[in-house]
Amino acid sequence: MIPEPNMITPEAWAQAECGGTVAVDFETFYTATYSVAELGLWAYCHDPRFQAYLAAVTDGERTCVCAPSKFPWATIAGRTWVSHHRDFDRAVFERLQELGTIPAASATAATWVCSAALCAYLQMPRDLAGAVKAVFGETLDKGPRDRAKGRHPTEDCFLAVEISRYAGRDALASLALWNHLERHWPAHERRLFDLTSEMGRHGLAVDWEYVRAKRLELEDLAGSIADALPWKPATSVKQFEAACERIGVPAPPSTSNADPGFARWLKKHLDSDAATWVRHMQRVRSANRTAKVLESMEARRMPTGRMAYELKYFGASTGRWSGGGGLNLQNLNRKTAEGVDLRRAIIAPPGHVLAVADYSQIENRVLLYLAGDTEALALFRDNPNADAYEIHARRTMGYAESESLKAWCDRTGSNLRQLAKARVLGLGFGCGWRKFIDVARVMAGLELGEDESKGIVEDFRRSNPLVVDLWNRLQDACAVCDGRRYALPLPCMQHNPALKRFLFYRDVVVSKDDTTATVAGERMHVYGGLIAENWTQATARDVLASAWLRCAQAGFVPVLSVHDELVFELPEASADQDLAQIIAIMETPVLWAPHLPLKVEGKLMPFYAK
DNA sequence: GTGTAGGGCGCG
DNA sequence: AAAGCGCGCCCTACAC
Repeated sequence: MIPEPNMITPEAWAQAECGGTVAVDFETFYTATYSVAELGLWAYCHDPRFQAYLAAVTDGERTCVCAPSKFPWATIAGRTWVSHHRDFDRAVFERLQELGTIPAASATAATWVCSAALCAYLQMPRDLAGAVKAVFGETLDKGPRDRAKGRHPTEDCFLAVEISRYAGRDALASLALWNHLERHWPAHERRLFDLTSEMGRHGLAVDWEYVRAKRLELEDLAGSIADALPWKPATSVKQFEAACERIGVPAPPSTSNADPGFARWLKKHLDSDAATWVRHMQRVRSANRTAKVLESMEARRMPTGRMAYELKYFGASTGRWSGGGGLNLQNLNRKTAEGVDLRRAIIAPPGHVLAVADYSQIENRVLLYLAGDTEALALFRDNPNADAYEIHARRTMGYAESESLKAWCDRTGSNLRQLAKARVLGLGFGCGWRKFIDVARVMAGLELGEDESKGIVEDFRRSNPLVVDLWNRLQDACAVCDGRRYALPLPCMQHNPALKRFLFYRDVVVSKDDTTATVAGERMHVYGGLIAENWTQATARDVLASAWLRCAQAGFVPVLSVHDELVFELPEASADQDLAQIIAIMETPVLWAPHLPLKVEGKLMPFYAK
């Protein structure tokens, strides 16, 4: 399917007539310490070490691979360009124009599209070789690129020839993928991809003094705590276990603060040196992590004072965006850690405030919607300010007081609301009693015994038959696809069947008491609760995506998006009205789920916070 | 030195 | 009957 490249010189390319879409692929110098992962796209391309040594361009018939300065860019101006990881190639191209390597006026694409984002949307492997394998069944050798790492092929003829063929072949593969699959990528998803890129390129305003001061503080702190430990490196579990052995204390099953086994161990050995050591280790790890995030932010500082970042379109198989480019802005600590509030580093630019608008309990609402629990949804709709846990308690736990659940619990000392919270957050997707003991502890601070947990799980399933039906329906629908692919359409397809928006479970294998399938290239166990969770997450993603598009349409372009929230920079003068408008847009029911009640909470703040 | 697996720490 | 899920990055340990 992918032909061997018909390689021609830049001179021959300039002579030939060609039309249609062209693929563009740059090869650049990188090492372990100088890479996109280390610096992000912007800083990588603006580093003194930046060097783009090859450009590969193909229209499918002819392929030209040469130094970027040698290619006749004007011949492809105004056409559609495609790259596999467009944002990388576009960043390189624009930097080369800035540097004068490519004449600035000579060329721009009419549109520049991305075959990697397209593959991700169709839930195929994002990497070029993986996608080619999945779509065409062909194997691309990744060897030449690996051998090129850390070397300048311009100074190595043999390598240069090898890399040229490789670059030409990659460009052809990108073009082939694009041409083959392009019609399955809807226009509004392309727009979301573009909005994502623009958002990251625009970046965020950052309080750089705070970032620097806190990074130094944390580095000092981590260093001094580490010095108090009698081994190096301070966070070595192996060393810790050896030290435990020396003082005759059994090592914990885990040294993770979040691990239930660790909590049990700590209780037993509270007064030992080992307990002190392990808490030191945890503090060092936490401080190091936070310091690294701050360092990563500093590396992405642009001369404008803003920080560029990347968010990966369709990074999760459900369609959610994920972090990427070496700095993940979707997992910044919510709370202060070791005296540092990471979110506080992201600020509103002068004359502006940050607006953070997030959907309230979106996944819970979507689950009830998918399960067809119209009664519960009506309660959400008719009581827009109600507490989701209270609605659950009234619906399924027999709570019938006229006063709010929270007030009632505060007055009577009941833990009913905590229990409702644990049930809502933990039991909607098939969690069993064993796991629920941990889930209830982490999510609601409840300490449950075995029988108690069993009782709650049973009671939840008995009193939420529609949710359990949903699991079973999905499990059955998947099992029917034994030996082939299970394609679960998302609700937006009901409104527009032309959209190819499915969750795919490939190569389903049903055995006596087990179902497995391939998701995102990996074999995994599949069960009703899992499919329900995936379906819910994907649908909630589509709700946010719809809101994002409609906000942008109205002139409100977010500067950040985190799963169920959009963040905007609003001019101080109009912030109140703007936020009200944003909330109204986000709460407007989506076309394909008019009876899904949506609730948004919005806040105006001088800096980012939850 | 480079690549990778697993544990750990963060988020929705 | 049983099964929370979805991510990314850093660090250590270890194979090559």
